Amino acid sequence: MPAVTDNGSGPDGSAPDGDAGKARAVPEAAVARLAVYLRVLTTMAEQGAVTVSSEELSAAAGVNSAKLRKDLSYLGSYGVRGVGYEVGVLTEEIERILGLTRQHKVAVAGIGNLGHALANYGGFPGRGFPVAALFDVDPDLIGVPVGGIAVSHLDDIPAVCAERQVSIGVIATPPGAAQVVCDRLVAGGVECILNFAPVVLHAPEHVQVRKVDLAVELQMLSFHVASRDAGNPADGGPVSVTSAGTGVLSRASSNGEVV
Amino acid sequence: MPAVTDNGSGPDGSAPDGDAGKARAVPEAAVARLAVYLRVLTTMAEQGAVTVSSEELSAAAGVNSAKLRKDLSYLGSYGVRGVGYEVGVLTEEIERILGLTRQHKVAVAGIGNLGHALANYGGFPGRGFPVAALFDVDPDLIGVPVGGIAVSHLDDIPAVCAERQVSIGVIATPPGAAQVVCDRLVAGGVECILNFAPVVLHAPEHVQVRKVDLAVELQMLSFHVASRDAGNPADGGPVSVTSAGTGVLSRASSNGEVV
DNA sequence: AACTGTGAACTATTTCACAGCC
DNA sequence: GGCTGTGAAATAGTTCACAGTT
Repeated sequence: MPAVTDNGSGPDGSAPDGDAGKARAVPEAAVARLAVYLRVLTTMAEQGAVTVSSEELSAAAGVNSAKLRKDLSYLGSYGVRGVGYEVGVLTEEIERILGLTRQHKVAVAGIGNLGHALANYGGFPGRGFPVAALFDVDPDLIGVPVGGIAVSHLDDIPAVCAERQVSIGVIATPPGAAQVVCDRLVAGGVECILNFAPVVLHAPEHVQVRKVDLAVELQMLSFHVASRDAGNPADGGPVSVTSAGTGVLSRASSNGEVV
Repeated sequence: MPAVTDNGSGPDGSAPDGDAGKARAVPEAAVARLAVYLRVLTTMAEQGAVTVSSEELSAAAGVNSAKLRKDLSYLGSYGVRGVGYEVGVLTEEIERILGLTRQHKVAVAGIGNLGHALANYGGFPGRGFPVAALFDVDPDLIGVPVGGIAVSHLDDIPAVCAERQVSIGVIATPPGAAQVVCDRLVAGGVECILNFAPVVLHAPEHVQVRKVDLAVELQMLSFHVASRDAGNPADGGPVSVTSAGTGVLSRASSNGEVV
């Protein structure tokens, strides 16, 4: 029962989800895009936009307008026919559906290059994801503040996470340590895990696991180059322009670099 | 015509791809998984495995066996009925289809926290992706070697990339600089781009663009937590356990941390 | 006249289930 | 008997195209 497995909705394709209330089930693919729309909307709001049409917003988000409208329709009807969407309203609705109205404390395990970068990032995407705990095994690091938070030992993950009410665990350890760290995060009560380690994690079903894998990304790019060079003139078939559906870090350091 | 847009195969759904030769068109989703199988196979080979069944391999990769077999069938028929797959053969075939038989030189633009981590990583996933150039705007960084390679100025991207035959550009700059950097990478002849900056990039169609977005990942996790807490008892509907389909960094630093 | 919301058609992806081979 | 390869069925996701609203 690995959580990483894409076991759809389980064996039963049932669950007619008689959702009486608001939003109907939002497809996974749409959720990823909603996060992108949110970012675009924020930018637009900063530039003083009050309303947007599906055409404008979709262009800025790099999707087609029908898809955008369909995605937004999962939230309910917040647009005005003949006019468009109110930037403020849409922003709020997306934040609501994405659960951004509450804080999600983040713990980062593995303070190597990447972990360090994440820790220094101090406070993920536009508030809402404060880094609350850091973990490593290196004795030289324990107790040292990184990005304002003292590093604790990996052994203390369960206790510290429970105490600080961490809800998201980020694994940036080497592959060998990832599963143990995962288990401890789960023991500490985290609700979801973002895994940067190149291993398939096994976690209980109630824990959401997502992974970010640089090797996979590069190899997918390699595949596209290869399939263009190879046989068929155009790589055009089922495979072409892609988007990982995942995004990136958001603020600049003193040097103006990401993370 | 933004390359990041998931504009399928373009307006024409045609291209019956009369692939005479080997592999039939490999679906995008399968490509991502092939990279994972490859990693698992490598691990198994190290442990002395000579053959694997679809059951074993799929379990280790966190997918179901039917999916694995279907994925492998895109490569051709390299299994033996009643027996399984030869680890060595399968490894080679996957490497071939992913285009890992040739080197892909990588350039990293934006030597901030993340860029630094990537540069130090020195040589991405199991050879095949050597870092050949680094770029930044910071005068204090220009000329300084990071992970063995001197940092060049962003202005020199086209020249340096062309000269060093870079085929993959990694963007780790702040969002504001990303599009310019992208344009320069394209001018320098890179064939694909991995974008860590939280912006929608516009690139010519022949350039593959993939993005990795931490904000999106976190917000997707947030969504799942929210939808569990909220209305419906189980989050079960169409949305449940997920995998970004992307993976991670691969080697450990002296401290044993990823990247 | 401009623009949203959405059923219906289409395409992609996953899963089933079983024929065929060792 | 165990296991692969794959059509066919089921499910998920995208795009069309147009009715409905302001």
